[in-house]
Amino acid sequence: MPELPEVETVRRSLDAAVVGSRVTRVDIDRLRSVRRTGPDVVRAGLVGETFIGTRRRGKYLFFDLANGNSMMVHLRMSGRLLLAAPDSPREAHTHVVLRLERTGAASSELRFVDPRTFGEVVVFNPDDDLVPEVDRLGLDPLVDEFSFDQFHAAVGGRRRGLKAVLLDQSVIAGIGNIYADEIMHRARLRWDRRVDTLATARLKLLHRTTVEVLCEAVAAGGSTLSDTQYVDALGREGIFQTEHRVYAREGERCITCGRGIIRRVTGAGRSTHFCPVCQR
DNA sequence: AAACAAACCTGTGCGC
DNA sequence: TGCGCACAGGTTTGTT
Repeated sequence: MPELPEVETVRRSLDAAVVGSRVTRVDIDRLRSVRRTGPDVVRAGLVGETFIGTRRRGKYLFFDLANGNSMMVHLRMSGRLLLAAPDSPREAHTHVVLRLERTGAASSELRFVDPRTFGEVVVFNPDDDLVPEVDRLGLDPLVDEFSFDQFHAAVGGRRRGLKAVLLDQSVIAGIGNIYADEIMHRARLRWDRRVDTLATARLKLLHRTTVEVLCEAVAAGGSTLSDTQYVDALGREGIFQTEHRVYAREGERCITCGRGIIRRVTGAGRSTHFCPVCQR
């Protein structure tokens, strides 16, 4: 489900309710969702503590606590974070629930819902090495300085296909299957184009396009596909799917060139959508 | 170094 | 209506 724009939209939609709130209770109904530390560490690390901020890096969400520890949430394929009233019914696959209290406001719940259970919740001390994968993340296009020079240093000259590079979280953090396809289409580059064959002008276009697509998607609240799996913490759907030019448009005529028919190919277990006319 | 497959799970949509 | 299969936004691990 969620790539950088969706994760960022979730973060923004829950920040105000979470920051300044104290956790008074934690319900854990699925051990797999807290598999990294087990339920006791999560409960003990959260109950009584107050959130002071939220952060995102790539597809990883962080909730910083006043005591210096943090909670990390990764939504993986099907995870959702929802804010809800404590007395509202919990939907299916609700695995972790944090009761939040703050002075002068009604209590609320932050709920981690995840049908496929690939996602996880971790509470950790920054001095520990509990989330080492975060240190291996590459540039975040919104969080880091993402100048062309930075981009060029990270991407340029790689002897790999373009899509593989865009999806590599250790190169650029946050791009997934949807936005990789949309970025490549807007940059008019094929998924299997070797990056080391791209001239500087093309790399500059790719750099600009990457920022544009991701920023527009964030502004649109992300992409909610036909299964409506993705919504933000307040249950709102995104609308960037209406701007998709290739993703889930196999067989349709290309909106950009008006000539190509969008194709879908499968490789390395993932599908890639592209226009055989505009993308070279 | 890079490409690929499989693994982790559940739900949905499709063809028959 | 039911069954079996393909497929799904991600990441890690192991194999060529």
